[in-house]
Amino acid sequence: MATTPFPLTDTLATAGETGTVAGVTPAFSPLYQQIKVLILQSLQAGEWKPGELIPSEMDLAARFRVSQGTVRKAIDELAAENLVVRRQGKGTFVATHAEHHVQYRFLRLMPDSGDANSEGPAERQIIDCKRLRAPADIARPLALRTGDAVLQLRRVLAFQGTPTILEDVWLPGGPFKGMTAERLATYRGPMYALFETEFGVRMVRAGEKIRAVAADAASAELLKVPVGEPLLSVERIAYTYNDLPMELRRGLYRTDTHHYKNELS
Amino acid sequence: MATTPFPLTDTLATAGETGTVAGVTPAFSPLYQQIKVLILQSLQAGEWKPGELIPSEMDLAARFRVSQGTVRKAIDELAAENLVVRRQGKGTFVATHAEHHVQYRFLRLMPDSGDANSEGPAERQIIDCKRLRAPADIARPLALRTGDAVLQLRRVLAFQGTPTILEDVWLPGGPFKGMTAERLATYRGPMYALFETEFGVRMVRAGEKIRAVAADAASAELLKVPVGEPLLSVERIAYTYNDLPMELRRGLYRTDTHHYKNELS
DNA sequence: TAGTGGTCTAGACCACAGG
DNA sequence: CTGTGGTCTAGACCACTAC
Repeated sequence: MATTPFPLTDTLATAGETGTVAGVTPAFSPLYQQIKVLILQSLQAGEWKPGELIPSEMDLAARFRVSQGTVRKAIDELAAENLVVRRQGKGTFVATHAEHHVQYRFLRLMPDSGDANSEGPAERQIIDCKRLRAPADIARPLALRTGDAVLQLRRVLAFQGTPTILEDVWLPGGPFKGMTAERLATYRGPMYALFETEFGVRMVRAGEKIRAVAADAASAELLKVPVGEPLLSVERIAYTYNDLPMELRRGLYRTDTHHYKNELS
Repeated sequence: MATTPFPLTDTLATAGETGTVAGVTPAFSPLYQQIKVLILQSLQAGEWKPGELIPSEMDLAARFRVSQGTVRKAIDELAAENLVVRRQGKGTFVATHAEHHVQYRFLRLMPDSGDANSEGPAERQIIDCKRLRAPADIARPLALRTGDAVLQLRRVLAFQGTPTILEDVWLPGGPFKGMTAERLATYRGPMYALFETEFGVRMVRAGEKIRAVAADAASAELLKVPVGEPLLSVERIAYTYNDLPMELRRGLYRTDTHHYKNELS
């Protein structure tokens, strides 16, 4: 199929001429990148839901009228970004936070001995959950305007009886309309899985800023440490598709029995 | 060239039969993985030095008697691991820490405003540099025996006049024979670049464990903070080829004007 | 103009999963 | 047995760099 030399050139964004006539940016992108964007749009539009099987490489190649190898390269990049998961013999699936193999995909806190799975699931306790108008320092990172409605959640995670993480979570009121403390408390599984299934919001990547701070009175009581105890302060902004921020999270981690693990390359 | 159907099968590790006769592990690896290992061995053996050009994909394909596409896939993975750098129109180069584009490839500490380049180079001050016999807690992470010779270095990094990082570095005595405080003090550029050029040791990846701790008297004085001030404790183990640990580094970071930045996906 | 990496195609075969 | 992703090949052409 597709005997034309440049199958998509007139269907998709052609991008500047070869000679870069006068364009500021070349604005050229290879075919497989354009295919990647198309698949991304289908993911974003919910054509295939988290956990579901997407069409085979051959089907997608036919749909976009390119060769299977070109689709393959597009999917390779999506898989590298953890947006889809390939399973040989089965197909390619939309990634999800609901796989119980890795319960907290973005949590880098590890017990000092053993791995994340060796200590069992965290005990979760919701301290507070309320709706409020976003102050400036909350609105900004969420790309909202000051005063917009946001949902604030405070909770404690304990491992083997020891409270270890105290975190505040802020969510934009719009996409998370209908969220309640009840729903959060009764849900088994990662918070991000609930976001997917109940609100159609998929967290795709995140950035964290880490600092060392001293425990204040409130934090100290909840984490059962002395006031002034050094704690790891972890501010996370999580993004959906299109780099849209969808969650702000400020966590305090005890690092007496756990540590934040990071791999560099 | 290479009209045989399985060019490398009898030259390289054939790996178990298709049926997985009785092997515990399949021990099968695709051709491009075997090529990758061969290129890796050449890198490790120093056939091409850091910063140098490696043979073209066509040359390597001829050398290993495989197609260009297979070599390409091997190099793709090496590039993804930051072991080599591809430059279109020029060739593929061995990665190095000496490129002044990124002065500290493994340092994740960023100024709160602006990027890493906006504050200029760090001012370095060597506090101490001595040879000693490794205690158990130093020998272990470096895969040495207790009592083996190691080199210990203590230094302070300051940004715009503010001392921000205090770190102790331990290096195995063998590979770093001849290292002196003088050499370290006079060298311009990243420490890892010196390791490459003077000792032929290339740091390829690293792992970090991060904690929050309180400044003790000695640290407080060197970093000019009050005793008890919360500091980020960053323990890094850096590895050469073959996952061989070659450096242990324990750093204390001030996080009042800087933060540790991490990207999750 | 020559050589390099980058893209795209088409077709073959292998490994794996499931009916 | 079929269909999926995974590997490998061969050849074409494009984009960039340097001489």
